[in-house]
Amino acid sequence: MREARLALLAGAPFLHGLSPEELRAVAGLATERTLRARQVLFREGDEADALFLVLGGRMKLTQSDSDGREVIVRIVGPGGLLAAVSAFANTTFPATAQAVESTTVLSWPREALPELFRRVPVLALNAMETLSERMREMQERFRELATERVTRRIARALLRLVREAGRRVEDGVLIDVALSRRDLAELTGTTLFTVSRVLSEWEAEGIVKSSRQRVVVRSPHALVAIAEDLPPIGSTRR
Amino acid sequence: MREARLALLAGAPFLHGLSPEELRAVAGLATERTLRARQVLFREGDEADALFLVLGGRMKLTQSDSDGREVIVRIVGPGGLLAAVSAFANTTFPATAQAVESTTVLSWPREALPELFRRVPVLALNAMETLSERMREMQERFRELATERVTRRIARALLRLVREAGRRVEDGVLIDVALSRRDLAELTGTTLFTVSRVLSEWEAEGIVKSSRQRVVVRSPHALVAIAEDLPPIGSTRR
DNA sequence: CGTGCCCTTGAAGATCTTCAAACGCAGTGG
DNA sequence: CCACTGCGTTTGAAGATCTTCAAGGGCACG
Repeated sequence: MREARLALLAGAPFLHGLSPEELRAVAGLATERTLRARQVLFREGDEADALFLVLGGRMKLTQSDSDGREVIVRIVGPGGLLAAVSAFANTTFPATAQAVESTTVLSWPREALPELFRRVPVLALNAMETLSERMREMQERFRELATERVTRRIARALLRLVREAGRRVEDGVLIDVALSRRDLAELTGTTLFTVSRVLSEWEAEGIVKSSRQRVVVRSPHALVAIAEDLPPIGSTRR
Repeated sequence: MREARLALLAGAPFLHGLSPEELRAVAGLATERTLRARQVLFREGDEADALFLVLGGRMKLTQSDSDGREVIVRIVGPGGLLAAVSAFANTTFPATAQAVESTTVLSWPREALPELFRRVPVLALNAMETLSERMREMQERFRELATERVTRRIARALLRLVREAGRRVEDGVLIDVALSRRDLAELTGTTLFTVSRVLSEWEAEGIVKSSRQRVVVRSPHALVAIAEDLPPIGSTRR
């Protein structure tokens, strides 16, 4: 069990390149915590006092504006870092972190980080790589939101989810996170109604099969065609 | 001249906290380059082989999708870092950097960075802080784009520009960068037509005064009211 | 077996884009 | 000096896309 755990940790990009001893030491400084589904780990605006690593389950990071409209900034699964920003800047959390399902996280208090980075410098590098990667993804989604139609954005979001949380099942790839239509809308910058309509349409075409908080992608290929605007056959031009 | 230059460098967040000797040494490893207006420094997808610091002038970072629609990811003025991502990750530039006006940049080749960070560790910290700050801004703009109407987004963009490139003039604050309606549209995720209409309307209300590639904000207060949706007087509710 | 949440679908309409046409200023070349 | 040309801008009109609101269905869970 303890060994399985170490293997899990070694798989996290943040802890990549650490020796088993280092791994044990770093893990030893962390606190483990399990959240129930829908439980909140931290809120946007709170003092960023810790760095988190997801061990199992999924967290969603959301921002909301003054009117209460929410946006999902990111969904983080096993091995993912949460609040990487707190590792380097002395600020507040830029988003709210909520468990989508039962989720276990490790946390390192902010004060412990400098010492940690001093003893295991590669950790700082790993965290920065994560941050860079994330920046890239955020920019990409920003561009999508600015230039693309809803349909394409939903296709892309599903493809990303397939990549990050896909599980092969009988009739396609199941997105193995319980996401409501509303969640998908908040991921893509639209409304739950539009998501519902688009999914219904795709269901009729045999591209996906969806039910309550569940989507199975039957034909990823078709989604790619929509995302990239490769007209499948007889599609109306832009 | 050389002294003025050092003072300029010391003002850049990236070089904050360095002693004059360190400053000289770090600057000594950099190459200076001046770009004409509209000249391209690097392109999205090129190998990220250097880190840049803007000394004078302004660069705009853009992404474009497969159809050629462009988005302005960021505008960087004096003291700002460019391609901070290349400092830590071994990848390609995530955006294209083009000079808005005549612009001077310092550049450090990627290979020189590890040595640089070893000798002056605070540089790495500074770069990360910049990256964190940027991440925060990007997330904020993402949320805006997802949840807010065009009018508000334009108001916010102008306010940001006032903060970053504002210069007091007789009748208000001039945004001291030559930005076309198209540029403003690409900053806010809309079309140049909509930007033009909104500016015309605001001009009629005395909030701004705009001409060719030029905007003077006469009443920042009114823009804040629009951005925050504090109904000024008799506004139609959302 | 009810109750609540999530989802679907329709209809109406707001917002924003698209396209077309024309203006005006700046710089160029005659 | 002036006309020419190009680019950035303005404005109108038409219409696509997406949101909003309302109503109802269905599945899961207590």
